[in-house]
Amino acid sequence: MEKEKKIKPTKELPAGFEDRQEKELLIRDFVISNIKEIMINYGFQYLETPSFEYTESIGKFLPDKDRPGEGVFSFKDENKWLSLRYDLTAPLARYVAKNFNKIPKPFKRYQLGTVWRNEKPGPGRYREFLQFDADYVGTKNLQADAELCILISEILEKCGLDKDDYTLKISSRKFTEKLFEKLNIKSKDQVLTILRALDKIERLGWDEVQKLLGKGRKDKSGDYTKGANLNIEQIKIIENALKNETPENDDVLEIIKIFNAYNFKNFKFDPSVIRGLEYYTGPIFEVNLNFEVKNSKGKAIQFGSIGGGGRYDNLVSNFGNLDYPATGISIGLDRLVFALMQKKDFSLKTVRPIMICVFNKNNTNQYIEILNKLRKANISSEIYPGEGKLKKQMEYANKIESPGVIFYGEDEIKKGEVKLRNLKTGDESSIKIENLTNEIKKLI
RNA sequence: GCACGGGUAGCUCAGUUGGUUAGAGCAGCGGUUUGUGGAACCGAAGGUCGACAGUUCGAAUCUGUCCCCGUGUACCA
Repeated sequence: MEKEKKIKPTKELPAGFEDRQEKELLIRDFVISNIKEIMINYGFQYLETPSFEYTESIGKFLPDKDRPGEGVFSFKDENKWLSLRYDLTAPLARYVAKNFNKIPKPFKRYQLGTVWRNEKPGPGRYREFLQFDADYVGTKNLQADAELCILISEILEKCGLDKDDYTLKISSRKFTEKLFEKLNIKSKDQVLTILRALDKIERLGWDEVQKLLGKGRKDKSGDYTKGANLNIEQIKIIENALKNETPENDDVLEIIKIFNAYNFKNFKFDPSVIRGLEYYTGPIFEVNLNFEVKNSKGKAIQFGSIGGGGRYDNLVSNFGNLDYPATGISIGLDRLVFALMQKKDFSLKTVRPIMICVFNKNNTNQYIEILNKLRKANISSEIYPGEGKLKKQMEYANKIESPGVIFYGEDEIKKGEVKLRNLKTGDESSIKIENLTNEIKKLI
């Protein structure tokens, strides 16, 4: 043994994984309880599936490699690859295929769960995050699609967003299909490149996207992206098609008709909505926030969409011969919470305990007596959990934002009363023990 | 993946053209009246300067490789 070094374990977290503190968690709880209420209201069933699936079940099996594709966290278990789920839709398809004879048809379910993506994290983008997902499986009725849009709006507004804080955009895969016909483009590669370029309009603007449709584009850092090599006439055709504010597609028109029946108005037809590449087959939806979101250093960041979805009519059929249509929508809850935290008029009250100071350990029994009284009255409370002088105890109480501390030292015990100090005002008063809980309730 | 910028104390950062004992603020610890917090004072402590290799009499500082973080970009079911 030559150089036996003391190895300190790192305190850093893997990239894209975050500790989450109380404020964020409370807002998250608030969001989740709103979601549950609305989902019940809309008649959805609640479902949970495991974090791990067989890699092949969630569509990540690459037959020519012995390792699953990047993008998922995987490990090999007894010769079979397992992966952490990367969304809740793939597990739903698996669930439906597995339980096909049990479930009602159509099947409406919602799910809340953590998903993992093994990719480069960015501002507001993590590798572990909470997703909400609602789907209709087994119906081609576009009322399902329409209801999903209405429902997602209702969720956002119930969580405190105003109508103009977000934009719900709808389009359809049929729009781009038609466009490619018009352009006479058949190469699959070129189609994909064009779709990817169009997907960036929101972020980069038309001028930059135009470069991506043509030769290519150099970004701020000097990195170069190859374009789709369209000619000027073709780009012009796309530009004109995108300007078309009135949808021509049957499915979008139908959905808008249904929106009208629901008296739902807060949506926009936007043909530049692309989302995913091969997965969707019909109408697609996306929700973007309209207010600025900042990172931890106060810098405004590109926030992207907080949710979206669409119709995917052949996902379930991958598991067998079932031809089974579906449509779904999902929200990235952590991102929504992150944004909500920055809405200036948004705050949730956190409950902090009343603290009983420790003067003398011999009086612990008396302290506990008071503590029990408070806790029985449902008042969050604690005996100072550390060791040390009063000053230190006060500093602690201040740090945890306790609304008040109780002094119950020798003098007070003798008199049968306690001293209650309001930590916001600094006021202090002597109170008979019988009146204590009432006095404290006034203070919190 | 590609491009650019960073890794110095628990945290935020300073560190001149390479020069010997690497600095500050905050936090923490100990005091300043052993019963009173929300930026009071004093003191001590705290670092293989991201890792490894190289150049040099001498490296936090220069070179190379790697790792990690940030931002943009690409990919993204």
